[in-house]
Amino acid sequence: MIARFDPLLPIAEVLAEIGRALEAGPNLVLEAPPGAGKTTQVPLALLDASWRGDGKIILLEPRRLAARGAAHRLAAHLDEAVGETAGYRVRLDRKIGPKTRIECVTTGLFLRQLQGDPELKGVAALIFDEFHERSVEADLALAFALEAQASLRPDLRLVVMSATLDGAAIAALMPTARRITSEGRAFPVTTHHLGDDSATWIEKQMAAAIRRALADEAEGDVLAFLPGLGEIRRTERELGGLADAIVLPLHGDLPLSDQDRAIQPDPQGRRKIVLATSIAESSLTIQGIRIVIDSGQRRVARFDPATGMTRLTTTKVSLANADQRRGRAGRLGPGTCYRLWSANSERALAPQPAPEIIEIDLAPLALELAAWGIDDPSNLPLLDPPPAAALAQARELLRELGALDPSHRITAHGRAMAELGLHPRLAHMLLIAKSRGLGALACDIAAILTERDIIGGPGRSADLGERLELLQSGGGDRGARARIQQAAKDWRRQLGIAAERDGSRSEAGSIVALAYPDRLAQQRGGKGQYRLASGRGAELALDDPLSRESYLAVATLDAGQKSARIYLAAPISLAEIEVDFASLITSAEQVAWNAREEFVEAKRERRLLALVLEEKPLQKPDPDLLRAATLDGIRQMGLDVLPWSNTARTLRARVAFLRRVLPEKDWPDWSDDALLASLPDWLGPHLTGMSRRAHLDRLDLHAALTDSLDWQQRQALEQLAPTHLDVPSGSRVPLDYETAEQPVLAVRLQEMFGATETPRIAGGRAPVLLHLLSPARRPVQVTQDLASFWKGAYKAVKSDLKGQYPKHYWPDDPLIAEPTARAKPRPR
DNA sequence: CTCTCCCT
Repeated sequence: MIARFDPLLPIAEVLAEIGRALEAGPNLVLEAPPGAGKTTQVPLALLDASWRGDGKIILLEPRRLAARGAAHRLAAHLDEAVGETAGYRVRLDRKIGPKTRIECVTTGLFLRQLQGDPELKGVAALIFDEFHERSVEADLALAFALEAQASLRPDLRLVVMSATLDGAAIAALMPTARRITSEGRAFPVTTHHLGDDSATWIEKQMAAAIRRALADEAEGDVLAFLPGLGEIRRTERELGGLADAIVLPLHGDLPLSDQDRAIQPDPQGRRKIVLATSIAESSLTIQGIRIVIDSGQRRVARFDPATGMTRLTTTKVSLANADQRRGRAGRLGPGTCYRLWSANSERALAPQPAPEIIEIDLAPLALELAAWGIDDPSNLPLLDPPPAAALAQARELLRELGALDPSHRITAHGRAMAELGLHPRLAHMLLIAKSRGLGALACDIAAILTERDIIGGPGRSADLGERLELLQSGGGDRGARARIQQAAKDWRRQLGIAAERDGSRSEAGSIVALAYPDRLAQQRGGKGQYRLASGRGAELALDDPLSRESYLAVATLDAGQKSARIYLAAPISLAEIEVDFASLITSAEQVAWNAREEFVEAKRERRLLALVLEEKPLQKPDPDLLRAATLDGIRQMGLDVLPWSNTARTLRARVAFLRRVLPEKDWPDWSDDALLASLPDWLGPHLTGMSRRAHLDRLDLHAALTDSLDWQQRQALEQLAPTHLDVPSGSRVPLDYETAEQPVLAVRLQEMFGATETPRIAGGRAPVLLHLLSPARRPVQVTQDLASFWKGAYKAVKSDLKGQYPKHYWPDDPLIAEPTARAKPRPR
């Protein structure tokens, strides 16, 4: 027989102090490492407290296994059967009797109880075990309990127990709480750091470490922690056959019989190497372990508000995780732990894992808040507030499901959802399906989606229909099937559905889509490639039979970098989509530039969010939309696509010149950027009837730009920046505004005889740059000061020209000479 | 190179 209180347990030293603290005040924080004995000894100590009266003590556990286990250990200490003084309640299973005063309850189930009875009638104390795990449920349950205590139940005792905890942070939530610390009890574990090696695959490192451990340690089984299934399989392959040892994988997807094989000692007495995910960190205890090898990695689910999907990522463990893993080697006696990292890089590890509330889908939390009547979670005593973006996303979803009204208040539908106790999307699915006479089918589907997969192993199809058939035929994994059937039965009972099946596999798609309308998927491009209604891409595994289907209702997927991977889905027909989602389907004229074929495509589209269900070409599109689309095309292709004539180019240069020299006048900005920005204003009116790239060749850009100037500007332009200048010879010589900063007048020297000064434009503001040419139009001189040229350089130039063009007229005094466009002036 | 774990 076990003693009710075990004086050898470390917690024994502080039990009296715990008793006194709870006499003095209602709240207590107890920090005690594993092995202290807190899970059994603390509830038993409270049983004897005078303040308890006949009230119950509720011990909150994160897992069903832990709740049942605690009840069994408590009953053993009381020398009773489970269900007498100590009992448990988990979903689908309870052992509680009229005498029960200590109830071991999963936190999730307790939240349902609390929402229904915030006063907690008949409850004297709540004990939060393993609070350091920081599940959303425990965070919320404590927050709600503190509120209930403050407003309704000042006498309610709250005890927060944790292996490692930031005592100061929790003290802020529970300002009056006493803090008590206890020692733990464990055998010493020798730690070897094997160093950082990012160049070698983790599987190779792990295999090498396992071989080394088997060689170094003469006895004891090995527990190796890896992030996931893939790493476990590859490490297994890497190890090959080991003499006298067996390798056993252990992960959550394994049938229970295989899990048991990994947990029990080998019947043939061989050494055992268990390759495990973090399932072996706290949920399962494996017998015979003396050696732990830790990869230092773990896989976590992160919710991405941008996609509304969850993504699995591999991250480094926290120090608390690593220590918890190491502790698994010190259960039987002194142990050994190998860490696949260095003592140095260990200092960079986070002390604790991120609390769940930071990283996961907050739709369930948002519904709990609404059911509790809370709009703003910042008023709640939470250690970490829910991230605003994820919470907003969650509330938007709940609004779409009809669980919240626009001011975030819970609706009757929302209340019914919350009471069902499953993810809000699935709760909504059950309620709506029931109203359509398909409630039983929906219960089966919800159970398939929430429980372990009935089909195991690689190469399984994503088809939900196969699972539905296995449920009925009695195939697939027995343990998984039993749980699925149990869960479905429980929901049918809650919903008052008598039938076991009321719909067929072919109706599964339209049921699933009730929960995940944003995951309706339409096939596109290659086989197995889909577009989701949310706009993201998704794909099936190669050769999945489902990839024949044009439309899928997707239930579970993993958001990858580019494309999400579909894990469970059911086919749905276009006709079903049309009927079920009529309110989400929009029909709109779509007039848009088709960049590939360079024309305006006008069509009528029927869409469901990002999916185009049907499209028809439009015979007479709205001319305004047509013009806007053409403008959009020009914007995409750039200004160079337009037919720039010389006159149009010159016009832009003339205006740019005036903008430069007369900044006080409002000459328009006709730079590329500005013209692109004002495209609708100056080009829009000229685009009538133009809907493809080839049509643009008909444009007169000179006219379009000129039209955008007012009458006065047009007059001023001709005066201030003329296209041509009259020179003394009588010729009209073109001005070049484009090649240089200043306008260039290229003219034969002889035509300028008689001109004393450089010609000026822009109202005299700017002299032109003279390019004086030979009779054969070879450049002779560049000047901006004609007067100085005549006086100075002309003399030398003249003699040169005379040599080359002896028959031409080269007067000594150019100022009084007669200008000419010919070799010599006409004789008078 | 095919999904971490848990719960109502």
